[in-house]
Amino acid sequence: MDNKQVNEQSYRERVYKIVREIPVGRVMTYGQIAEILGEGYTPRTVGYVMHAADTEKIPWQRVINSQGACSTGKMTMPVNIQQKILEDEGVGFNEKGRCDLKTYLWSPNGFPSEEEVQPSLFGSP
DNA sequence: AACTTGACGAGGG
DNA sequence: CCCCTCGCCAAGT
Repeated sequence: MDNKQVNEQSYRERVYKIVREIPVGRVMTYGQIAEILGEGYTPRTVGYVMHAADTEKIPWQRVINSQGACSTGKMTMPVNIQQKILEDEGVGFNEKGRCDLKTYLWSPNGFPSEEEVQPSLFGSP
């Protein structure tokens, strides 16, 4: 096997690997994924990899920006279908199109955040 | 090989 | 709270 080929594919694969691990009803941010992968990864590049992702095989909709909002609807996707799918998975959004990251943000096993994610109630005005 | 673009993020006004 | 600017790095042209 060509190590070169593997190494090049790995750039995207490492991102996809994490995205596939996000459970239903939870989300991750581009910056968080970039942070976990570290070297050579930035929120920008993670986003780049995501837009190239196979929407049939990867739960791309569970990756949103740090504001808790969907950044899609600019190119390929008609509008923010992403939000609709997430709402269907149980993620609540407010009128401004933002969800509560405190509640829905997910961290993969082995990557504990400083603050534990509390299942707090959503919907406080 | 160089320039431009882009599912972003943090900071400042 | 909203808007603008800069930085960041892979891929496409």
